[in-house]
Amino acid sequence: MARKSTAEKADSRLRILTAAADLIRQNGIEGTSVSEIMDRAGMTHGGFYRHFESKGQLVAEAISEAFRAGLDVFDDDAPGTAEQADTYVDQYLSEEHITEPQKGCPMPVLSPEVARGDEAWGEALSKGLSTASTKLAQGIDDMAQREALALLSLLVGTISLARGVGEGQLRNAILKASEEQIRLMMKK
Amino acid sequence: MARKSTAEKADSRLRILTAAADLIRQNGIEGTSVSEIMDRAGMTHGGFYRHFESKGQLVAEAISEAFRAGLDVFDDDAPGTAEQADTYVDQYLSEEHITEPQKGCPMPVLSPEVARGDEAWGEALSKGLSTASTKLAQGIDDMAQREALALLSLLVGTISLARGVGEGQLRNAILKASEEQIRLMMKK
DNA sequence: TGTACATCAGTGAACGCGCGTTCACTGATGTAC
DNA sequence: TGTACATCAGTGAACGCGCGTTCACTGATGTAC
Repeated sequence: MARKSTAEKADSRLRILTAAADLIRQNGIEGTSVSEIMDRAGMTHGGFYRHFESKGQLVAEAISEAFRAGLDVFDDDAPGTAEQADTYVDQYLSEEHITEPQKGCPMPVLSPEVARGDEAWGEALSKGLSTASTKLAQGIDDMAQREALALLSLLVGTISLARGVGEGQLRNAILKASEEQIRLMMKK
Repeated sequence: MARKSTAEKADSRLRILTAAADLIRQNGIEGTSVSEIMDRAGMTHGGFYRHFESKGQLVAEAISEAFRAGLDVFDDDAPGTAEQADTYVDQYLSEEHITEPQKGCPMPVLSPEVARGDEAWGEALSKGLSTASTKLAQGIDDMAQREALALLSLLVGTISLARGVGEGQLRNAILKASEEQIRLMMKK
């Protein structure tokens, strides 16, 4: 195949990035191959290295991309509102979020692999978590950024466990328990 | 090598199991190979299948084994006490628990892989989580099992994120935030 | 604006490597008499 | 209790396979004049 235009190249890069962001949330980082990503992006695996230095570098960018998608309830350049914070939390604990990780928050799926991986991965995670806690703290009355971090820890742990135990009573109990606790934390 | 005695075989099996429990908590399930496990157990990889049907079956048992180790603060056949509950929570949020996952709770490391894996893995996780919440609810005054599930979700999310973001201010902030929140939940 | 040519996006075969699992083999253990 | 032999725990080579990465090649794109 012949050379593509500069605009087409930028488009290819974005397709690779979003394919990676989806696949690593669905199957994990180790569980996602470069070939699989390129396949979903509509190319063959050989062209990958025209866009990224390595799988590791792509993953770092894909984590940021996944956060961008996961935080789209909030405005980039305006403080978080109460309505946005409510929507974020509701979506976070929704059934859809449990069953479709590829569209959701990267933290519950990727944290363990990020902890063992490149430093750049940890930085991407840190940045996403900071943004999330800032927006939440802005949106919720009387909530300090520190409290927002506890709220996010609870959200992440809840989804992580709810997915891990599989469908059933225990999952429902976990969700109910967290919802109650979060109501306390948000209303004060 | 020649045949080993029945007692030696049981010993080998236990060595494989504990090696696996440690390694999967350290490097994840996909990140741990059968050879690596057998190596740590002091054998070569070929003998593995005299003890387990597959890597998947071993992992299911190793998850249970990891819970056994992670819940050793509690007595098997007595209700949890207040002191045990305090110790459990303190150890859970300790620096050692963050930096040495191979000795700690399997939930923050393994939940995402368990969610994508064999049903038997999810059952092992469910059983461990149920035990933990029961013991905690027994130990903490006025805490229902459901509240204990929220407490555990918070603990799991906190360690997961603290490990993921790496050393630094953000990690400290996460820990401080959760400690405060947990104090509220436990004291009422 | 038109031409000549260097650049390079994407292809697909190939690389070395480690994975989970299988298998022929060994010799001490367990058992039937 | 002693003997003959079947069992099987553990070894190490081998299996097919998919991984991340490299590379020679193609021809349209971008650029220098």
